Amino acid sequence: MARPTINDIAKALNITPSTVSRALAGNTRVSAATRELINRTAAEMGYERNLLASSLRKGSTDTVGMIVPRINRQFFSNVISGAEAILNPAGYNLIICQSHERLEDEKKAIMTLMRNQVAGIIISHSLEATDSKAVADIVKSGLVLVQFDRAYNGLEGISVTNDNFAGAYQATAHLAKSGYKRIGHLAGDILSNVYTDRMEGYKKALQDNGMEIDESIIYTDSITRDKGFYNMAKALQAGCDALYCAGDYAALGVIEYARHNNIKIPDEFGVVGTANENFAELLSPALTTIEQNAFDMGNRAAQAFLDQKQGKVEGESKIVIPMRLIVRESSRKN
Amino acid sequence: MARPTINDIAKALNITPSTVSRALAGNTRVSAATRELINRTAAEMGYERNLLASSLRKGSTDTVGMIVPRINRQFFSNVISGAEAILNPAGYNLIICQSHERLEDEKKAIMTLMRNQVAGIIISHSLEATDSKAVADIVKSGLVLVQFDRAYNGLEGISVTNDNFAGAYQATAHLAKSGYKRIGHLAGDILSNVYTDRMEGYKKALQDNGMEIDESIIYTDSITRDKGFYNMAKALQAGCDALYCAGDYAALGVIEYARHNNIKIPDEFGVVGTANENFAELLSPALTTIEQNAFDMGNRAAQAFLDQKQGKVEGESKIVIPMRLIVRESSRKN
DNA sequence: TGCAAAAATACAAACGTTTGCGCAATTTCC
DNA sequence: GGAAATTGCGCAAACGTTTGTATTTTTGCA
Repeated sequence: MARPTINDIAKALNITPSTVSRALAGNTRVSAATRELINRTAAEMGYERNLLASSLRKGSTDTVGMIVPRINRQFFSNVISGAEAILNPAGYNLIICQSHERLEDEKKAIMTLMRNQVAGIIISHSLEATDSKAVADIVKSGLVLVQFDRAYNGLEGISVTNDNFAGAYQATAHLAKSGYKRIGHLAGDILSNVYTDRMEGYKKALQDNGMEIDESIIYTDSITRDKGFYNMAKALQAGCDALYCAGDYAALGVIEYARHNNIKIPDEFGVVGTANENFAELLSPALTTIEQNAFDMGNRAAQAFLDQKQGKVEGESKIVIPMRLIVRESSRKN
Repeated sequence: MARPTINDIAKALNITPSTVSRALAGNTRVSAATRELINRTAAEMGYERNLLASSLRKGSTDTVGMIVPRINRQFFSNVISGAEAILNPAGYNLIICQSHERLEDEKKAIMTLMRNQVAGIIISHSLEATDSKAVADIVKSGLVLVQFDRAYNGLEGISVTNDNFAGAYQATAHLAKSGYKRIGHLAGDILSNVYTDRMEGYKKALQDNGMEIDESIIYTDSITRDKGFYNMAKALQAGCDALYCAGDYAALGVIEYARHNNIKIPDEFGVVGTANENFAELLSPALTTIEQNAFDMGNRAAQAFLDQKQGKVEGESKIVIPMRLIVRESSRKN
């Protein structure tokens, strides 16, 4: 027999499928004796519950969908691990989709997950995504929605984000206190809450340290290695002696440019990144950066899902996680 | 209405669900006119097919399960992306599970996937996994099985692995040709085909280059950063002037030990890693390593699934992918 | 106009579970 | 000892699709 069903078990024991179903669910309306018997024969026959049928009948699944831009980013894969660590013990499992930073793929992923009747969706938006219609549909159809890292405002459900403002503030203030005089900023996409918050934190820190904000040394859309390399050249021409980078990859580009052009980091130039990618500590000089606790964020997002599922939280709610500055060589001016 | 079904559409148009079903499937047995009408109203009502019901009825799903030890390893997340790139266009989607290198979790993942009635399972075994019983059950219950990277022999289905033997051979031969005289080996778990193959390649290269195999400078279970650091000390005591490492993390440990102890790489000591992790090129000195084309491996594994699904391949079959040596500073003795 | 063939749609069962209800048989209680 | 409560299980419908077969409608042609 390919895959035994409860009907097969029922026939074998000359009882009805309903009793088998109840027994397997541990229902006490079935006597302990028959329950034991049923469980034993189920095991013998190699029975595995068909979750499709079960979920269809019950009208709900134990699967939650997670949509991330890319899973091969340290940050996202750690968030996933963090979420799994909460969800699996709670009896849920995760199906993961990538949006590849494309709006269309994000929408497709949402559709796929909804068609698969997931219990909820945990999402970090693609950078391309600017309209929240598709995401609003999630909520409208009764699904639990949790947004993390990159989140829209005004949507029902919980969002879990880093305190990007405070993180960037710390990073920039640290550069200022270390004695750098003209601090530029390699920013990200200004449509994303993540990067606007970091820029605001950067600006506030400048002001609080008696420096003026100079828009000409703020380079937007600059979170890749190439852009970091490229804009480092510009920043130097503009007289900068430090850069706060909204991403570690950009900071990597900065360090590489400095190396190629024999600019001494940290003595002549200071640089701080964001994210604490796994290579940050391995660079020479090691990169000062702000840690976003990805695993913790995954934990929180998963917990937020569970809380909403149990009706503990309603409406819009925001969780903000602090970021931690890790000081390494790249900003230690002596 | 929460989620419209084909029955709702049928009622609205005063036709039967079966016609609706066929129309949505594009069946020409329903007239073009009504097909168009049905599609339009379905869109208007925001209908989404319930895949649970559909799969239950059809007896098959469009989901394939993938089990990896850890998704936050560059290698595995790239394999996943590679598999997705083939599977999604083919109408399948992927559900990903982590085994955390634990046999128990691997078994659990297999169960979960089977209960979810996936069409097939693509797996790379956890290091702890040594018995193939659970995996054999996959095949027994009629599922398509594809193993990649870490694969068992003797199982029906396709396996896709790197040519670890040839890769390690190249790496070791390169060290020998570069003038290093006593080349040790940081090996991995000797129960895994991956690491035994690499060790064999290492040994063969030594022989072919007129060096003798000295088991005392082969350090097994040594693929972490810490172990690399630790065993580098031992290798130095044993008079080695080079190490071929079965993993980049171990090589990283080696480089760090050298840096801390003022040993010049590559002049005094040569090191080659395996995997080309993203940090490999960023180290100082940049790490010579063997690239395992993860994305390609994902492609092949996915294609192997499709081929089996279509009955193009039967029985046991093996695909071996060549590895490419990337020479960087860490082995360039002058 | 009539009739067979073809086209379009309807009917009903099935996929494997779960679950409200019903009905005996057994136990409990006063 | 008899009514009431409890226990243990069966019956049958339902979840939303799909699909083989039956039925109705349309078409083509003589």
